[in-house]
Amino acid sequence: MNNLVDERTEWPGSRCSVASALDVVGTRSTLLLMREAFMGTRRFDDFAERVGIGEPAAAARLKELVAAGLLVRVPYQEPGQRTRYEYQLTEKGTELLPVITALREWGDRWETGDRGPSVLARHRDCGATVHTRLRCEADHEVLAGEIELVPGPGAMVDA
Amino acid sequence: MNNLVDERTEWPGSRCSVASALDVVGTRSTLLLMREAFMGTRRFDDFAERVGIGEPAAAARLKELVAAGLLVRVPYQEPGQRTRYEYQLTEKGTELLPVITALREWGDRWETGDRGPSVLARHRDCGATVHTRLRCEADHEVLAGEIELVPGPGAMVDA
DNA sequence: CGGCATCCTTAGGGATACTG
DNA sequence: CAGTATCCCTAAGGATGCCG
Repeated sequence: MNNLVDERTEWPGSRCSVASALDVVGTRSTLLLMREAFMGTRRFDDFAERVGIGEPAAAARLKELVAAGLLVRVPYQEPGQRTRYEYQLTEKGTELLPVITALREWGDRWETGDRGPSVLARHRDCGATVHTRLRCEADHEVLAGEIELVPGPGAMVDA
Repeated sequence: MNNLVDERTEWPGSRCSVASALDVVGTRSTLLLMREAFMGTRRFDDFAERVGIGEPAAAARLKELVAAGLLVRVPYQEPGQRTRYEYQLTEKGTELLPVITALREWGDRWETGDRGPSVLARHRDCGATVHTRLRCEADHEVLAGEIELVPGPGAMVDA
């Protein structure tokens, strides 16, 4: 009888980690802000401008991302300047990279094939481009078509 | 000058395949409908119920997904019944699985840790659970923290 | 520079009722 | 079963202006 569950994930069959993730990063601008964070953006105005949203929207989304623990608002002070704040990725935020990468690869393949890829992910150690791969625990490389999704232990598809 | 680009991706720095992908699957319900499709759901009422949205919303999102080519509406006829339609994944839709998988894994790790995973992805051939992995072209396994995102050839971050 | 306050528009989505 | 029609509410987001 878990009645502490977020109301938005309470529907039968929707108590799902995909839904939970989307409660946090389920909007376009939220994911674009995270993309920007991965690209090294740290300052408020840069976020707003590079994502292409207004300051009020940027402020609201950034606040949500901080509240959810994907970003931290870190004070810093340049000599002779007053204290300012920048937004830094947390571990929780950093681990969202596979989602961004998967979206980027899908967009490259199916939506923006004519123009080249707009963002590249590089392995810092060796400089090579990074891709998302599906791999099973038996260590097979897996194609999307070879997978079936099934309810897991936390599914609660009882309605 | 390419003036055929979707208006929503026209902003400086946002002509990005992540943004293009999010133009198609940028809402919560859209991605949940795709999750359902991967779980084998085919019929309209099942989509609406299992995603937890009303029929009007389901109809609107499904129509968009069909228009975008992620699903196809396929007629079928059971003997003695009138013609009905079901929604099937296309290749374009199927290739969205890494996005869903990455979201699921992130949600499992950071949002629903106490309950078990609600959906499992299984490799059909061997039954083993499937995970998203980042891998570079030099064939290294890559952690999220070892990556830097950089603008690519189609970036247009000129503003 | 880094926001917040205000006002407005639009898109997503719930509820209900109705049709083929 | 598979939707459509209607009405209404809320959240996302643009525009403008203010403020520390």
